[in-house]
Amino acid sequence: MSINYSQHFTPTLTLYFEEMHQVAVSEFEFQSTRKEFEGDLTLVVFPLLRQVKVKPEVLAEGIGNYLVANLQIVEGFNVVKGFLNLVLSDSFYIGQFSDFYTTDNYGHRLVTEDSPTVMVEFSSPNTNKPLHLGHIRNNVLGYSVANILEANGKQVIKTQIINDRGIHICKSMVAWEKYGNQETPESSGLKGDQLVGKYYVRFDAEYKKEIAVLMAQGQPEEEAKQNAPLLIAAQEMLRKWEANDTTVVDLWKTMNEWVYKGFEVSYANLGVSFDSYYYESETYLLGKNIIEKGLADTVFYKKEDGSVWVDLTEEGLDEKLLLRADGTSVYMTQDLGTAQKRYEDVPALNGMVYTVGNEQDYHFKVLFLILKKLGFTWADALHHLSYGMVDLPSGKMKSREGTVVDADDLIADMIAQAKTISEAVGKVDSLDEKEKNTLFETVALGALKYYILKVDPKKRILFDPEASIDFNGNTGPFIQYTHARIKTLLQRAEVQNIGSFEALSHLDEKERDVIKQLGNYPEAVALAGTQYSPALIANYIYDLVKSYNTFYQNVSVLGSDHADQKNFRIALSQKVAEVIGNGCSLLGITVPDRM
RNA sequence: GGACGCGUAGCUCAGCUGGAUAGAGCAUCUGCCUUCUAAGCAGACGGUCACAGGUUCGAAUCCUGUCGCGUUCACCA
Repeated sequence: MSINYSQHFTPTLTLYFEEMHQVAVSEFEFQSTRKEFEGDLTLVVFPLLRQVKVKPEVLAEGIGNYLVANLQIVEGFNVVKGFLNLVLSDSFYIGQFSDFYTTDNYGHRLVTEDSPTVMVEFSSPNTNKPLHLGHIRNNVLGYSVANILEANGKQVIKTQIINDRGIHICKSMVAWEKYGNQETPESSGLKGDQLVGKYYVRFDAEYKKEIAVLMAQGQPEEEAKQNAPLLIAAQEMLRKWEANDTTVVDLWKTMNEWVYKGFEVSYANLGVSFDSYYYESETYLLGKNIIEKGLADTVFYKKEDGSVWVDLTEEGLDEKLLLRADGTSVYMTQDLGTAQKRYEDVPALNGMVYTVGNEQDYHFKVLFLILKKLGFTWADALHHLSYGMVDLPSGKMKSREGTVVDADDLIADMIAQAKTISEAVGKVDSLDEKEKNTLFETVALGALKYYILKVDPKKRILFDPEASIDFNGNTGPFIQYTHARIKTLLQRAEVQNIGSFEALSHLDEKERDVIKQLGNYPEAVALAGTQYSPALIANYIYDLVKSYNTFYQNVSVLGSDHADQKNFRIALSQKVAEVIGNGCSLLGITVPDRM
């Protein structure tokens, strides 16, 4: 359901009920008529029977007659049980299309300085390992939601919180000092994040060896794990870092810089970007003032050992620790502080979206609840964009078992695949080397992103590397292909006087279908804006592409004899291309003009 | 054990606030390229919507229970 039918029908229908039945009715349920029946639009009369006590067929018949007599756009009707199928005039659809056609960025809302501001957090990596497949889902989702919010008329700030501190970072640092021989990204030729990741893995390997040695000497496993010299070194380094030790802090800064440079390359490859950054090294001490406030307001309480807790048992949750006995903060404390800081940094902020995996559903539930209990009015505008895990056919991704799919590797593989397939099809021969490479990249990323985004975020995805780069069916490349085809077609078309279709008297069924699908698009944007679902956009675009392909295959666009008909079809193609382009850009997918 | 999420065709997924005979793609078959890109189109095959109750004119959709899978309930992040 699509085109805003109710604005055309509601006034007349309301009038009908006033005149004929003396009741006030303002809500009507429409749906597109199923293919098997004649008509374009169906009014479901069952819900109306509560107001008017007659048989459904009788009521439908009465409404049908009234509409034909009083609404020009209704040409005829038929009644099947409680369904009133209306046949709408071609002029209605032509008028509808003229509206779409003359509206730039159809379906999008304007963003001005007065528009509400929303912060979207995504990616949020650790600085000790490269991005993996899970991050790709996160990035692609977060970025897409940011775009969709913007299309819905919001000012969007894309941000991330980088986990750049803690014992795990120190592990990489210790390993690099001990085994690294002063290796740098330049000297090794490795991307910075890959280099640091390598030492994180190395730490784990060496640590395990040390444990084995200690156990061989007779220590129990638990003890050995704590006594291994490497771990002690890492803990020592963390203490020094917290004490602001210059050498340690310098090394930390250097290695983090490597990682950030590496991430930037990955982000560029993925086609995502950020407007601001938060670093945990700067936020991990925040939130203590909130604890004070919460204690003062008796929202929190202190245990005998000095630790601070919140009791959420009334809300059906547990008790939650907010501050350790030694006064140091925990994850929750930081997140409370960071949320508050963001509202201080951007006073005009109207909401935040956290793109974080669903294993943290509970955490965010608690976080939002605490903020509400503390009386922050903005706490109602926080949203956790929760998404399911990405599984491989072999099972879960586990970094320790080396079954993680590295983001950079995956993208490279996809590009290679795109190249193989494209060359096999043999359509790229006319392009030069540079154009070809751009195309392979565009297609590979389109395939990857679409494959991930078309699935409901909250569902887990089974990622089959073989099947992911499918070029047929409901896939990114299929959509890109259609766009490219329209573009080359338009290049050959000679257009005159587009925008005036008044002399058009007849639309064929396939043209209507395309117009109806175009009408779906803004609804997808609006719905997705409230529910944060790029999957909806993806599926609407796919429907549009499908119906356009049918139209394209069965109707000759250039060869129509009627000048008006020809111009109309060219205009239709232009609009479809524009909507595909707009829709794909919401998903972060680029559409090529040629392929 | 408590909480949350998921369960739709052989496979991967749609199905919006309940509406007509539950839809796509992949896979398998059948047609269609001298004419604008066949990475396409048309058609066939394929379903007890996990199961059982309930709500009502009407349930894949809402409610309850059961089963299966997953996540989570850390002084980790």
